[in-house]
Amino acid sequence: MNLGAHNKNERHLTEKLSTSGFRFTPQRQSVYDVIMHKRDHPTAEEVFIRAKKQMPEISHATVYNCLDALVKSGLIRQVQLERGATRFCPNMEEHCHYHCGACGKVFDMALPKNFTDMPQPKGFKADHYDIAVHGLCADCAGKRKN
Amino acid sequence: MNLGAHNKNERHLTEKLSTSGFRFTPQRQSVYDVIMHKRDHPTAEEVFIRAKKQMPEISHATVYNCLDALVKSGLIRQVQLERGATRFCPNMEEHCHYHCGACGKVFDMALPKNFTDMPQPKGFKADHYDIAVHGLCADCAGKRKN
DNA sequence: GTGCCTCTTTAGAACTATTCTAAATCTTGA
DNA sequence: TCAAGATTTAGAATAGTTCTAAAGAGGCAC
Ligand SMILES: [Mn+2]
Ligand SMILES: [Mn+2]
Ligand SMILES: [Zn+2]
Ligand SMILES: [Zn+2]
Repeated sequence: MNLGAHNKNERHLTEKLSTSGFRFTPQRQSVYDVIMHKRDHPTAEEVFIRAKKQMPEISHATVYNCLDALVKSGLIRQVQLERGATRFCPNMEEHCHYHCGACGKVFDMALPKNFTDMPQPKGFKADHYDIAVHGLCADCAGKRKN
Repeated sequence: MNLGAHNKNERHLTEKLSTSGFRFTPQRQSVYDVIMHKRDHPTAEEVFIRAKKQMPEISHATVYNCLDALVKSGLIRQVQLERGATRFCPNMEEHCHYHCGACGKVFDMALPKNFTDMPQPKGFKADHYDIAVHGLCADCAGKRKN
């Protein structure tokens, strides 16, 4: 394991948290780590399960609080792809989500430049974009045909 | 009130329902009507409240069932803009949603042609796009500054 | 270092949105 | 006319999230 990279991540976490008025805590570190480690799109419940492995005493409410702090600090993104549990995304680049309705998998795809230049309601002050494509992933599309 | 238009809507409803394997029912009509009438983005609960005015005996579960049937028949769209209740949209044109995080208002904007030509994961079979822009509407952006 | 204020965590209760269940009712079509 | 299946209903159950109150920890003034 690369200790340099580890320290760099921790500095980044501490900085981003504190500029948003949050303190560094081991729980926030832990939640951040599990999301950054397996770069998928887990629900709060999945984050809770993973975080418990490193920190068995962590509570449900804390996971929600930490996720909220991380989102507000611009360290992770919140995505609402469908009815039900919110998911969290470690990728802070501009990207869109391809969501397979059969297996639930989520794929990140970078967006073309100027993609978000679109007509706006007069005076609207845009903060962020959520672009999702729903359908079937290659595997599931194959299975359906047979 | 224009009876011609009313009958046309009802024919459209019946046709779309039946091609998806659903029957026409007064409850489905009622739910469809309240969504088409005030062309906003209500939650299931709001639809329930409005539908009760015309049909006081309608139940909660039926509103959910009807909304589901209408979505599956391609008569309305389901949109998940944030954590919490799902909203429903009467506009079946390709459009995106501008969502004000302060007052909750939702604005439809038509999408430019070819907007949805974007890089795809290999083999992905896209069904539909959900494009949302989160921020502040003109009114709320004004209030914040003052 | 001590005290004080605020932030954070915790367990569990509460709440909100949605789905499920089982019985009654309605529709369709043999 | 009757059986089979679809639909509606009230209320129970479930899932996901937020709230609450008490305990713990960190930072700062003195
Ligand atoms: Mn992502
Ligand atoms: Mn809309
Ligand atoms: Zn799939
Ligand atoms: Zn607003």
